[in-house]
Amino acid sequence: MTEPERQHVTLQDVAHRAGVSLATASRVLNGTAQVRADLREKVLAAAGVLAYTPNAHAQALASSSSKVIGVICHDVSDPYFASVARGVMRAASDRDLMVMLASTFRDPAREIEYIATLRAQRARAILLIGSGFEDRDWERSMSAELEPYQRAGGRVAVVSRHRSLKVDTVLPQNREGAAALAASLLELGHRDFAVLTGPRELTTVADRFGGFAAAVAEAGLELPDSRVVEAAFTRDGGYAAATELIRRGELPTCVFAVTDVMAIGALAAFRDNGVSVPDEVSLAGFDDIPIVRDLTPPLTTVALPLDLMGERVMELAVRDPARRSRVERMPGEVVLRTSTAAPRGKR
Amino acid sequence: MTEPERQHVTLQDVAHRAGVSLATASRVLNGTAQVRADLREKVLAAAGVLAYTPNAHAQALASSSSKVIGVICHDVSDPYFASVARGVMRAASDRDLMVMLASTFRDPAREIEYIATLRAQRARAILLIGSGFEDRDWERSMSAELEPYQRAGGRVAVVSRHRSLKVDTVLPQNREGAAALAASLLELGHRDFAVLTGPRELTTVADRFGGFAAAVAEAGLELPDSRVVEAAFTRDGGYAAATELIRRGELPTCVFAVTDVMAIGALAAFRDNGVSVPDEVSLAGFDDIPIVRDLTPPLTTVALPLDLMGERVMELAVRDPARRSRVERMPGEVVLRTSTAAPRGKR
DNA sequence: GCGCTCTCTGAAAGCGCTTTCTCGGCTACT
DNA sequence: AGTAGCCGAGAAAGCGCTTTCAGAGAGCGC
Repeated sequence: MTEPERQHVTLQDVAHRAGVSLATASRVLNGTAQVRADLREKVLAAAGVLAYTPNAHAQALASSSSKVIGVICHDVSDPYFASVARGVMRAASDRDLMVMLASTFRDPAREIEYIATLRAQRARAILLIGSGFEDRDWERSMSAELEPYQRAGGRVAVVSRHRSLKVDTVLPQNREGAAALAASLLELGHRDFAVLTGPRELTTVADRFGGFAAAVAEAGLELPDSRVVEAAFTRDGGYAAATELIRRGELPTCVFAVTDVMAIGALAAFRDNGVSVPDEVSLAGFDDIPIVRDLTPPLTTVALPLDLMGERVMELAVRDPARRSRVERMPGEVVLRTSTAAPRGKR
Repeated sequence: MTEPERQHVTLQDVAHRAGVSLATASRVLNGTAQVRADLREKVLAAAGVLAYTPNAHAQALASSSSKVIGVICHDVSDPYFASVARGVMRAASDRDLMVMLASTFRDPAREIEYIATLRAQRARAILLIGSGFEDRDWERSMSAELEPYQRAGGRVAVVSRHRSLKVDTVLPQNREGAAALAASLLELGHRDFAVLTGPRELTTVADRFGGFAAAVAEAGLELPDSRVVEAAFTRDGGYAAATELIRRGELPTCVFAVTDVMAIGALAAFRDNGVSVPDEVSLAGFDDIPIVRDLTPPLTTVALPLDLMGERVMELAVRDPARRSRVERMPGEVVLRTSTAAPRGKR
């Protein structure tokens, strides 16, 4: 006969040991109401001796409220999400909340599934920190999950543009940032650009590409299709895109990768192909993830306050709901580093 | 008068709408038992129409089991943890489990606190993926939280050596890896080393430093105190340590940073001080986080299967408990890249 | 000294689900 | 035809907590 699995210590046990009622024990432990000092002591002592931990599920059920915040991203190991998640976790820690993090691995189905699970957990809020998709079906099923959740009092907040999701939003100024970057690059003397993009359905990609292209067009320049390469939204995607660009021959003087992560891949591709950055081609990214200043050469990019964005989206989610959805814009700041230089001819 | 906050849809509602009992509805939704086909249909239909989502707390309470796995790390934005966490999340996703991620920001108090919270959540397992401390007090309070949890059926698994925590462990071969690295470096011809370490109380630091120092000693060489610099376990710590080393004058021919993250900082410090790697000094790290192959020069390091470690620790935690704690060793493989070269004199 | 607030405590009713336990209605035997 | 044996459905008892709702004292004014 094996030793019986010792059960969890319950409030009941504590109350009994302290010689008080359940209600009193609960009140002491939560500080919900005044309790005579001697009883207080007894309860606290009993809880201590028994190493009591309240059952969060029972609490959640009885009080219909929980301390968990759900966060959905594409991949924690992507530095962009890691930084934003960091900000979220810091904010959560300050408010005594727990974060349930889900990685979708870029599978929309999994995203929907996770929302359902978070809904089941009665998470206090759900934070979507990945880019939105411009895709009707996806939007529909997304709303289908999110709406009942919100109607029941759940809060939703997002980072990046999620068309048709009427929720509080932390909105990086992707379009403006990309345009500002283009302006800086034009000022450096560049006239011939290429863009390495991710999937166009991602709003982030669309906005950054759009902003950049518009600024270039405004300067009276062309950005022919041959100068635009679409690839996966990853380091390897960036590598592949840059390689493709090289294969097409006749490099531009300046390449813009829509994210730093892709730029890192591009930089590697250029190095592997003996293309010197910035001597032969200038390279710029977007996000300013921590690592890019340590690359050789350090990467020119548009800095976004990633940590802060995480904190803010958390704040929006816990702040009492507004009548209309709020939008908090996050400006991107162009940071010129040495991965960009004046084009060869100009020097 | 504002519209009444619509309540959550409950199983009761579904059962009622389908004209069946609570029990039957539960059985249909969980597939726990045979239910007549027509009733099945009705229940499913009702659940669909009402957009029913079970209350996970109620489920957890009634069935005393939950689907959440708690993961505690120091900082999600550290690529090492991000990679391990990625593995954990993939494994969790395969098993239909949710991950609750907590960042301690290297504050031991917060670590203890998080364990308590996870205990309250009746998490199915708690995974500690940060290095352990060699510190009596810490160990004591850690055990104090973990033991009641385990007695009550909770599972605990860790990555890295946690002295005195008798739990399932995924153990990177830090000592052996560091020794192997030293051997490779010796073979390259180096005889004069320096080590950039993190806090010595961290078992990971102790093991890596110990392994490296032992291998160097075995070769009959000295590693004087002046060649050992301790700093924070971060990129900036690495930068500071390398700067200090330079300040001391007379560089060694080869520097070992106990983690890649510190090595990245060191590389930046060398660059900023005009010290060429590997021409003037060779530099090696440990972990093989994804980014290091994209540095200039690519970093020599000891590769650990980070993703896999995450998956494995998860597996250990969900596998039925063994009588004795299991230890799964993870070999580190020396990867020589161009941040190391034969010392100047030898060429 | 009596009634009247005021506090503080305990009893008990849920919160939404799972899971026995029961029992009605069948089929399958003898 | 009678009865043992099954299968599937419903009633009901919790799971561990919070929170109303009364009630018991204690303190107070008259």
